[in-house]
Amino acid sequence: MARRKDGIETRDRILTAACEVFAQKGYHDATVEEICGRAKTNIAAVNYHFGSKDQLYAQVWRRAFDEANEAYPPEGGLGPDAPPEARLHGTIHSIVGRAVDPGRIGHAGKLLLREMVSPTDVIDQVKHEAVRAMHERMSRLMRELLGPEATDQQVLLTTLSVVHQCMAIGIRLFTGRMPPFVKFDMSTEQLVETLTNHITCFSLAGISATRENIEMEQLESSA
Amino acid sequence: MARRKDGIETRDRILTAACEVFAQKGYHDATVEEICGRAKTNIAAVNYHFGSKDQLYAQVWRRAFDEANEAYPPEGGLGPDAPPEARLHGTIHSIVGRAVDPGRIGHAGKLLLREMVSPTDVIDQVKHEAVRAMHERMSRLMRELLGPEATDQQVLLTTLSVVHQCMAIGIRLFTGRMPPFVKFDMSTEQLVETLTNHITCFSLAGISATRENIEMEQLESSA
Amino acid sequence: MARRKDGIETRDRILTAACEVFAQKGYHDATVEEICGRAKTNIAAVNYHFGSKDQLYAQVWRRAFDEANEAYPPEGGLGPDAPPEARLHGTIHSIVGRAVDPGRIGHAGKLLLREMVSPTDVIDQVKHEAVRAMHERMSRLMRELLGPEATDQQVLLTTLSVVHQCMAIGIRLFTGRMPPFVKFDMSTEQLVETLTNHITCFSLAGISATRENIEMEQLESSA
Amino acid sequence: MARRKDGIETRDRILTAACEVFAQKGYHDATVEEICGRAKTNIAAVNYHFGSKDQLYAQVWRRAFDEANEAYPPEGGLGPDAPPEARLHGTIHSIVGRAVDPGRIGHAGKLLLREMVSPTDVIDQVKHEAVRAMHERMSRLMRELLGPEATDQQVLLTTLSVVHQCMAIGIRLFTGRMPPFVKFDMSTEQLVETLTNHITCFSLAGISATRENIEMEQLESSA
DNA sequence: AATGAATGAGCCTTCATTCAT
DNA sequence: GATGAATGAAGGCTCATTCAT
Repeated sequence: MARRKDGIETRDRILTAACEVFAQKGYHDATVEEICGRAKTNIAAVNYHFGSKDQLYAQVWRRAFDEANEAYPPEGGLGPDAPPEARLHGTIHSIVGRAVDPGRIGHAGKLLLREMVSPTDVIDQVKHEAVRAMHERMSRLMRELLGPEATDQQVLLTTLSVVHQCMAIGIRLFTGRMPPFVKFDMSTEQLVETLTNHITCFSLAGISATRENIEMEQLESSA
Repeated sequence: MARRKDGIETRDRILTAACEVFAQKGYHDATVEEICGRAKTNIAAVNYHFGSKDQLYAQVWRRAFDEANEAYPPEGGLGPDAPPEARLHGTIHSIVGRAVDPGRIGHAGKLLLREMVSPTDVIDQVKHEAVRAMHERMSRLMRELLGPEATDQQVLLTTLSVVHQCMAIGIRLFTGRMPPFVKFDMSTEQLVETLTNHITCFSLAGISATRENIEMEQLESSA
Repeated sequence: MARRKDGIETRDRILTAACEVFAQKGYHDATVEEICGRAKTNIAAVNYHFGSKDQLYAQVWRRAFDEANEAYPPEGGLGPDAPPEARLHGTIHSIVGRAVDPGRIGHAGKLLLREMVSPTDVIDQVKHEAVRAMHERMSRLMRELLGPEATDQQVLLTTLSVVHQCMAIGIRLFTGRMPPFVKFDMSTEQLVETLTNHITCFSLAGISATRENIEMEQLESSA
Repeated sequence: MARRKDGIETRDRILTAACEVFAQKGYHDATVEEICGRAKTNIAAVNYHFGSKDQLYAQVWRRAFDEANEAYPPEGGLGPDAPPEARLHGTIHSIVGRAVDPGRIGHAGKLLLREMVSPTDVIDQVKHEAVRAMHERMSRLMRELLGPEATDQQVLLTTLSVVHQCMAIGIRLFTGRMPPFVKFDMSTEQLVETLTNHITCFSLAGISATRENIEMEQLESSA
């Protein structure tokens, strides 16, 4: 059944399968054969619809982030006028959600973390855009929370503290590759909630402490 | 020079080269050819000395962690009687150092993060031991810092917050694959110091906040 | 523009495009995709209209030679009563023209040379006819020029001398793949003229010399 | 038998097989599989010994021309002081020999003609050297024969007349792909001799006629 | 009548491993 | 003990062809 449909369908099945496989195994370990196997189509279909494995990967990225942006909008969908603490909560919720979500949405976080650990050079353009947007938004937020005296370096370190907590924790909890002595028993939604609350609480305190440090340095140097 | 010395030498050169390559490219992207190329020996040497790529990888893990334990002992080499805050600082210093160190030492952290993101199933045994030891030590420390009322889950989340901050930040800063708009200009030692101080300050505050939360929950539930 | 006119149009566009591509790249290097691309139609059209790449190639041959025969009639259109020297000039002009002509006409010579160098087995029938006709006409002409005593072998050799001079020179000058140090700067018409005159002059002398040889052999053997 | 020999042997068998196959089918139609089949070795051997199909092809060229130069030295091995007529005969003998020789030697001519008709861009360097050397030697010789008044263009045309006669005739007679009504019954040596004599006689006369033309033009323009 | 979609066979290449010395 | 040579399995890609509409 479902042969020679309208062409969009097969293309879509491939894209879906590719999202899963790339997220699960990374660019190199993912094989066109497995992707097409899951999409129930021929190996040549990848080249027919996307031109190459590389270009398929780029499309996967685009789609993963588009979907993630819809399901978990940056800063939780709050406007720029919302209080920064709320926007931090929203941001953390967004990043955690993208990493933990068991469906298609969850691929975005995994793809991103993979590229951070072992970049492929295959998608520089796409990746650069996605990362830069996120980075800029977070930096702005951090600067609000840290106060006007924070240096670029301090802003960066704090940003990294928050982002990497979210991504790494989220993914490890979800991939089920935590060491066997670590288990969570709850629904995905609850998990997202729990992680978001923990990281928000933890990070807000961390940010405050950093801010105090900054202000003390300020006093010292002006004394 | 020094032709085929004593057989241990070759084996050792391979191990050294393999550490670099595996840390840099990950298990699958690393090729036996490149490893032997850097070790200035024949491709067959890997199988001769180690039996297979898998077994070489396992040896690499063992050696990387042995060396890392020596150079950056867990908890900074402090005894169990040292105050927990100091031991936290020591632990963070240790993890960051293992990730950032540019020489052989740095491989341990990178290998570990890689396995977290994309596990290989090749070294379950070795990995399990290394991770379990670290995990247990940190959990104990966290429980001290969080107080006796902390649940296992809370201990785990806090542990993860600290560990992943260290590893992910460290590695990303070191691999030089940060987005181009992010740059640090300092020596490795300074970098380790800066990161350690930031993460320690950030985390101590985060832990305190978590502890307060726990105590408040305690009050509520006993009310 | 002009959507799917009448079906013959598409078939015709394919044929035209195929002539170009086959002449330019040879049977194997020519791809159905490029042909259909130039013909602004679908890949499936080739098989639909011609059955297969092979059969398309055969049609291309037929058409190329029909057109070439019209534009450059054998022996320059002279009747059998014209003096043989004039008919030789006509023949050379015809072969050179077929090879050098930049438009559709030029394909015939290129296709022919290609088949001589790397036969395809795809079009034995078609090719055989085209070649045999040309060969017979030239052999007759050569025999006239060489005299009645010429052996078959001598006739053949002289024929080959003339034919291959025309084809190979013409094509190499036109394909632009001459070594970079060789350049001609003139219009196609002038080029055809120049080549024809050179080859005619060169060949007439060659033929005369061969004839003299033959007559001397004759004398010797009858002595 | 003959497994795991000394490595040179297999490499050599591949090279030999590749010469045949490339000469017979051309670069694109030749498959690594067939080459290795004839060389009685594994497909991977090509990459092991030569790196790629391209590089193998380049080696084939080099070897074919080296061997050809030895077996049929340019200008027949005559020094620059020999009379130009003798050197022309030597040159023709050399080119014909390279084309007709049934053994390994014959590949050089076929490879060359193939590249003239459908260049590959794979071996620009190698090819350029081989062709340029031959071209320069012949041009010099032609200029001697045509006299000092000959223009570059006239020299070129005459060169092409001679070269292409040799190559195209030789190859077509040898490949056995002449139309079925054309047959020569003689040994290779005799064939080379027959062709050489015919082409030399034919060309010397052609050259003389061209020279006379040149001198007449000279007179006219100076009148 | 015509075409977008899909496919399978075949090609070149890579790579961990094994063989023979 | 060590290595150069060799291999088979697998991967990505191309391309003529076929299917279903």
